Order: sequence, then structure tokens, then C-alpha cells
Amino acid sequence: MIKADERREEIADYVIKLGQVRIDDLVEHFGVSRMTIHRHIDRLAQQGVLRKLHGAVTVQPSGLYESAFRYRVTVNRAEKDALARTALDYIEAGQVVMLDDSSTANAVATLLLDVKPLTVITNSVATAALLTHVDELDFICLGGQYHNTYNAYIGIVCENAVAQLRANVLICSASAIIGTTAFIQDPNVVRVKQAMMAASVKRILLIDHAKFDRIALHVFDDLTSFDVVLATEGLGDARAQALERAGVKLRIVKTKAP
Amino acid sequence: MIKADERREEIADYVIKLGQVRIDDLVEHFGVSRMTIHRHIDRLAQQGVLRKLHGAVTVQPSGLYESAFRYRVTVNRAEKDALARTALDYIEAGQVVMLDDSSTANAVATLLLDVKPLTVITNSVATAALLTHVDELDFICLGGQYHNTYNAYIGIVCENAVAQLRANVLICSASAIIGTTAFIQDPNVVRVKQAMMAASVKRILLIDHAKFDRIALHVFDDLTSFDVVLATEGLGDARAQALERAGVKLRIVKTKAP
DNA sequence: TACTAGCATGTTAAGTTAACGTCAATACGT
DNA sequence: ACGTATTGACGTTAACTTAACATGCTAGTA
Repeated sequence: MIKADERREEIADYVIKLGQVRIDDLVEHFGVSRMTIHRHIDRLAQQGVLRKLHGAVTVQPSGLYESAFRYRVTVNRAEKDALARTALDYIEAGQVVMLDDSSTANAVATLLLDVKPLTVITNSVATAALLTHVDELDFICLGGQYHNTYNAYIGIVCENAVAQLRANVLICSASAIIGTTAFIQDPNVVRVKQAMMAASVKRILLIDHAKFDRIALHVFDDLTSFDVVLATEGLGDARAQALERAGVKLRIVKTKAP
Repeated sequence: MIKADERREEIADYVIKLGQVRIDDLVEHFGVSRMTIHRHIDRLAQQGVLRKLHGAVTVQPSGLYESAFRYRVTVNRAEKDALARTALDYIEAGQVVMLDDSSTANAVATLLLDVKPLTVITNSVATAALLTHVDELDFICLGGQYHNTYNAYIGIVCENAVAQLRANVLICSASAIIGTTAFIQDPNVVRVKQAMMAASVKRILLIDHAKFDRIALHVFDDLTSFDVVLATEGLGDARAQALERAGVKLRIVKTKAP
């Protein structure tokens, strides 16, 4: 329920404020069982917000602000799952699918095992780990310089690798949406994503509503460049109508059952 | 000790034979403490040979253990370690090191953490897993088509990625040695390795004695093309002298203490 | 209203890990 | 040679984590 998400935010804030906290302190501070704390921090750790130690948790070593920023974006697992499930509508067996390094695309990867046979291309280490050792699935990893923050391969080697390939469908995400433009934090990531755009026939952008009202530095592309933009219903009717008026091929995804 | 490696091989064989074994069964079967079994299987799991479940271990979900990378790691482990330790003589901090997809090069990777800072390039998934998340280490993964048998990325994408890079040192191995020529089983792997040769200033070949008296289909390169050929003493004096007469820069590595 | 499904949570038993101590083999300086 | 670190394997225990099952709450539905 919503209360669980709030509790997770409280826990994340608490840990981020103190830097490192023993699990028993969390148990005492929040007045719930040790098991429940474990379940919460497991999920936060899976989202990359916290890191479990053995009896304690710390914030991920990538700067407090960014961690605090990141966990709010990734909290909504239900939204990502709903987006991922809808994205499957645009993927058919036998196609070549390219996935970027976003956690949303990673969620799509978990569902792709039901659409085999398939060729999948990605620069995400997390997604690569999911797709190795899978039968009936041709997997191509985009190499490049490993970047810890994104847990992905980027850089010129990656861009050139993308340029050699062609995909039927690209599934990607962005850091922020301002007006009808998608933005990304890192210029090197932008170049990789733009190369992916150029190498794909159909382009699908997945955005949860937390991507609005945020700021990122570098322009990725205009929303009208995508064949489909999947957004969760949280973005609001006004904004949805504005985007459609601007020519964006928007499709709203309901988080709950249809 | 050597005994520990043998014990790990015994455990691996036992688990591979039965498919899945409970940890307590291993404790009883080998007559050591539960903790020791844990330590053994942790290492095997890290090598990708086994997978820990929770109270049990299984073999990795991939059909071909004999020829697969995972099993090769445990074969001739003492020899590979000796070769790897000697190979460190040719690597200095700050250099760019390229490693192929051989298990021997993987053994070198485990030792590289002591030579930081370093830039490491590889197409091996096992080696990549070792080198991600390491501070002071610039890691570049060579992408390409994932190949289950080698647990590595190969193909034209990989070859082109290699061609964009330059390394100070290449550490590689071969499937077989016949006369003064190194052979490889798979033509696609040959092309990647040849690209690696062209992209490296100093080339080092690591071969354990099991590589002699074997047959592989495709020519990799002549042994005289390497700046150093490290071989274990098992290859025999006669063969060593013949190679040196042919101009091979051979260095014999002792497995045991002198 | 009653029924059902889906979560969040608690409880307990089984399993795992960290930390420390012992022992043997190896390296090193004198 | 000799004693002295050093290293790695192994065991023991206490702390910690996980899986599995049970309970209760909430929302949607007949």
C-alpha cells in the first residue's frame, strides 16, 4: 500500500541523514519487527538507494544528494512494472530489441523471457546479467567504459558499437521531461542514447510521473521523435492534453488493473 | 594449499554428478565443518561453477560443463595460478591491459587488483564481473554477441571495438599448440584474438602443458609473434629447446617451489 | 453481507556470515 | 640453520539473515 512506500521513504531519509545505521536501531526507531525492516531495506537496496552490510545499512557511495534524489525516482516499482508490461505490446517474437541503461528498461528485460525467441541489445550491466545463459535468446552486449553510477557501459566505444547495429524496437527512458523535451543528466549517456535512437526503427520512451518537474542538464530528444511515449497516469490530464496537442504520441498506463 | 583445490574439484564433480546437493550432505560426505564447505562452495560459486541456493547448491544452468568456461576454471588451477603470478612481472601500474576470454587470463585478473591504478579491457564476462565496482580501476568491456560456451562476447561488434583501442599488454591463451603454432577451436574467437594482437604493443601467451598434444581447428598465430610465451614446466625439456631454437621467447614457470 | 485476492506484517526455524582462535606450511632475516 | 613473521586452511560460536507459514487489514466483487 501507499503506507509502505512512505515507510520506505522514512527509512531512506533516516539512513541518508545518519550515513550508517544498525538494523536493530531501525527496528527500535520505527517500532516494527526486524523482518519488516529487512523487507523494506531489501527493496531499497535493490533500487540502489541503500547498501546492506551485515547488521547495518549505509547509503550508496555516490553522494548523498544524488542518492536522495534517486530513491524518490525509483520508489515506484508498481509504476515501472505497469510501464514494462505495456511496453511488451510493442515487441514481437523474433524481433531485435534494444534496451538502454534505465531501470525501467531493466524491468522490461525481466518480462522479455516470455517473448522468445528474440535478439536483445543493451549497455546495462544489470540487464546483461539477466539475459546471459538464456536459451533461445540472442544477446548482444554493448561494450564500452564501465560507469559505476549508471552500472552501464558508455563512451565512444559504446557509441560506435551501437552504430553498427539495427534494432526493430528501442525501449528507453529519460531523467527529466520539461515541456516536450526529454533530458538526461550526463552528456556521455546522451550520446549513447542518441546513437540508439538512430539505430532503431521504432522508439518507445517510458516515463513515470516522477520524471516531470525535475531538472537535468542535457537535451536528449524531443518527445515527438518517439513512436510511442508511455507515461503513468500520475502525470495529470492537463499535461497529457498539452503533450498530445504538441503532437506527442502519448499512451497513458494505468498502474492498477485495467 | 593444493589440497584445498583438489577438495574444491571433488566438490564440484560431486555436485555436477548429482545436479543438486544439500549443504549438510556435503558436510557429511566430506567430513569437514559446515563452515569449510561454505567457504569452498562460495569460491566455486564466485567462479561460476556452482550456484548457492539456501541450504543447497546446484550446477549453473548451462548444459555443457566439460567445454564450458566454468569448468575449465578448476582444471589445472595450480598451473594457471603460477602462470598468472608470473605474468604480473610484465604489467606495471598505470598501464592498459587487455585480457582475452581464457580462464588463464581470468586468473590474472584476480591478481590485478594489487597493481592499481590500471585500465583493463576484456571480452570475458567472468573477468568483467571481477572488475566492476573496483576503485582506481578503469574498466572497458568489449561488447559483442554473447556466446555461452566461452562465457564471453565475440563477433564482429567485438572485433571492431577492439580495433578502436590500444593496450600496453595483451594477456591471452590458446586452445592448442602444434609445433610453433597456436590454434583456437572457433574461427570467430580467432578473429577477436587476432584483433587483440594487432591492438597491443606487448603480447604475452600463457599456456599450461595440457595445451600440447591437442588438436584445434583454426590457426591463431605463430609463437614467435609473442613477446613472451609463458609455459609450465610440464611441457618437457626437449620441446622447450625446440621452441627456443625456433626463436620463441619462452619462459618456463615452475608450479611448485624450487 | 460475505467472499476473495493481494499486501504488509509477525513468528519461528533453518541457514548463513563475521570474527576470532588454532595449526601447519612457507618465506625471511640473522 | 634457526627463530620469527606471514599466509592460508579449518573449526567454533554468536550474531545475523532468510524462507516459510500464519495473521490481519483493505479493496474490489458477487
